[in-house]
Amino acid sequence: MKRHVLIFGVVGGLLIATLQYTEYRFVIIEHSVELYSALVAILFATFGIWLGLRITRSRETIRETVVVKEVLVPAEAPAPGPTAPAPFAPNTSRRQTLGITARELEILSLVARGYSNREIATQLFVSENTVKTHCARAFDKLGAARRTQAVQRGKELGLLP
Amino acid sequence: MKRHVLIFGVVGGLLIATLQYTEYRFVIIEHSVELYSALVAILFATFGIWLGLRITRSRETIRETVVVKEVLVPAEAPAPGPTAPAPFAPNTSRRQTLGITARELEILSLVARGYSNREIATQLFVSENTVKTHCARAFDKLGAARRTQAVQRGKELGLLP
DNA sequence: GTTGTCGTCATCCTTTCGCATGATTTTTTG
DNA sequence: CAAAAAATCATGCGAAAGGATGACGACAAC
Repeated sequence: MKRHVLIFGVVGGLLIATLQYTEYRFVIIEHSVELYSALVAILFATFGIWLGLRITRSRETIRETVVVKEVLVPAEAPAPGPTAPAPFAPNTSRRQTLGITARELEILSLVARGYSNREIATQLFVSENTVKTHCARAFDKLGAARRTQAVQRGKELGLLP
Repeated sequence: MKRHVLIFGVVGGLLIATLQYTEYRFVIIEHSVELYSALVAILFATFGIWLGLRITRSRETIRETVVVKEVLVPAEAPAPGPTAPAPFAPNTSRRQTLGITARELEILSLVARGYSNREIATQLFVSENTVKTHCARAFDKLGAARRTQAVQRGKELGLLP
């Protein structure tokens, strides 16, 4: 990475030189303009690098803080819904709010277990197209574009274990 | 590396083209020197930021690994209750037993959140092909054929929240 | 009886995934 | 430093998934 900066500097210098050369071919402007432009370029390049470093550094700090926090706090679950912790029950109300049918949720749970559409079709004795249709509708109601996203949403909403 | 220089060359070419363009307008408009300088400044600042991001990118992964190592939380916990967000304790020992690298797990966690390969690539500033490669390796190590299956396995093994 | 919902199935088409393979570069480690 | 490991990128292909749309039968509700 040190080489990055080095090459950047060299190429930047060459670029500026070329810049000035072309500037010279267009003999219209005064000398101060070239110098001014080069200075501006260097200044902003330096500033850009500094800013880039600055940005990523703060991001690192944030990430680390988050991780540590997650480690130290064992149960910060918002726990939506007044439901018992042990089994898995509270799907129906939220499911119906979203208009997701029982069949769709059934397919969704199989999707969450990692089955392909074909496997699900075989397992439920229906055609693959039917599975696709159920999936599409469930995805639409969940606002998901992919099955992984649908699974994630389903878990967030307490529809899936 | 070669690519960096290439990109820089392209940017340089664009810069010079812009230079000539502004040069042309300079004959007509008096105040185009400022415009020209501003363009140079923006370009170099952008490049600098990009470079800064690229340089410090690797540090994040390292830091994450270190933090993860300090965690001592044991098992996976099938997560009782509705939305039971486990305190995210990435099991490093199990991860290393399977030979899954930190980067692969990072990609896997984004997969679990429902992102597409392209989205992941954009987020991590890498190409989609790279994401695919990481995915393929992680899937292989997890014995998964699909990404949903990989996510399921990852959660079972306590690698994912 | 008409209406509406649900489950089922299909076809066409596009996008995304997954897999294999090879290569280069960067980072870590001995 | 040299070797090993990890990360990166590319390409090509076949399979899977997803979107759009239309259709049909069962069944309950109005």
